[in-house]
Amino acid sequence: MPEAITQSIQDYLKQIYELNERGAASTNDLAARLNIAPASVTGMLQKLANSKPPLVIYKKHQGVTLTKNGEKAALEVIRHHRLLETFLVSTLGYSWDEVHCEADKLEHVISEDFEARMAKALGHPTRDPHGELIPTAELTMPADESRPLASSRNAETVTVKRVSDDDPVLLRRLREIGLMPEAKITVKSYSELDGNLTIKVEGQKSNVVLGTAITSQVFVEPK
Amino acid sequence: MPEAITQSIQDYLKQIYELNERGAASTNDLAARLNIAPASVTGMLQKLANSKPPLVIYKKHQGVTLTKNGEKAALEVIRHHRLLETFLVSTLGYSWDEVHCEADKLEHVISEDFEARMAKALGHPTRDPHGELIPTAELTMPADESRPLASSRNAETVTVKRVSDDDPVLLRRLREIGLMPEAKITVKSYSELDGNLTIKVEGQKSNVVLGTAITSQVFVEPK
DNA sequence: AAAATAATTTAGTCTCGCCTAAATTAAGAT
DNA sequence: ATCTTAATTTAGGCGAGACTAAATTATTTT
Repeated sequence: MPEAITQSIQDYLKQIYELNERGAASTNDLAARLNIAPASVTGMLQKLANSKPPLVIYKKHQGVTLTKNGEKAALEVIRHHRLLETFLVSTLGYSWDEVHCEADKLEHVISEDFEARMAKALGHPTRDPHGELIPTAELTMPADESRPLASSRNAETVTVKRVSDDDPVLLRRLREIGLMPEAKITVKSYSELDGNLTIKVEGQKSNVVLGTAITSQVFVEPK
Repeated sequence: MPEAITQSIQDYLKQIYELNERGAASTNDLAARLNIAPASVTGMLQKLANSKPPLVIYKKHQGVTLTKNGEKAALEVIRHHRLLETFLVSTLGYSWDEVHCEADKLEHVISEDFEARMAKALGHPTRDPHGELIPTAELTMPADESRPLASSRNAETVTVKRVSDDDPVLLRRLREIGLMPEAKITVKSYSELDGNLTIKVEGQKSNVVLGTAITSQVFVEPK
């Protein structure tokens, strides 16, 4: 019988999944994300690599990757998290930037039944309030076609699909500007010098100028 | 600074609160309720009695009682639990008898904000789906005027206020009969011999005969 | 009142998941 | 190539919260 996937382990797997989107995850990065001493992370990774079945692939000094099993477990948690965020916003009037912490705690304790009921009640959504893709019930991650707003140039018109959700301050600013998922925007100009973009958000009065600190955190698709 | 009230501690306090309604709680009863070895319970009780501030009053071989602080902490958890049950039934279509386990896990992790939002969304209910009183936001427990249906006699007409919620089988049976909170019933007859009551539930076709196993778990108020 | 039984407590261990300090390995600069 | 620094791992420990087995204290029976 497989070993128990505790709350801590779920946290590790979730973070590894996210770091893996940009290559193998290093001990240090993981430690920083989890707010845990690097030495402790090493210990846990060794344990996860030796569990039956193994949840990660781990080679000394070379970072970690998830196994199929590890990935399934990670996607399960991520699905919980994103459905919860969607659910809290739609049924309890939470705002965009308030749901994150709550979902971080709840994601570990809800049952499969709870997950299924939420999905049904919400009409089986594919993205959460920040636009992050929600893994399917079968635990596969849909492909994301969107790219950073920062890569857009003059006269392009695009639709916001997703905004990075790890900085509450950024989220609040984005809401002020009206840069939320499904917002339509047109790029007015681009500055070679600082990478600033001047954009017009549909439905807003005036243009706004945004630095790359913001435009690299907003993801868009053509149209 | 007060010591942290962990999830386990919350479970202990909640159970002690419930046992205390019928006197001091014994080590053994607690152990049975928590599914923990009696020896482990002793250890935890000693710890809780010596924490600053103390959460329980504990004298060897004489059972435990909650201190004011312990009671507040218990009522907090109970409020969470009962609001959650109400919330799950009303927003996710859970039935009466399915919510218990889910609420048992969630009660420990939701924030005060979450609690407040639920209370507001539900219109500040005073009883949960089983009819249990919900502690107030100020953490006081309202008085319960109801008494066991078993104590009713011929020709009395009463309203169901509450049903015991710890046996799923009982709950399902009660739902079949229509014996849910706010149901109106009239006592048709009482048997000295076995304590059986014959009752008529308003809106139901025929009379039912119930033994004390059931009638002692259903609580009613006059009218 | 003594013996038998039941309830409770003590003592000693275990696993988890974290920590710090020290040792090691890898990588980058000169 | 060597030296320095940064990243990582090893070793040893700690607190929480559980367990078992054995000892003790209460209670009940005879």
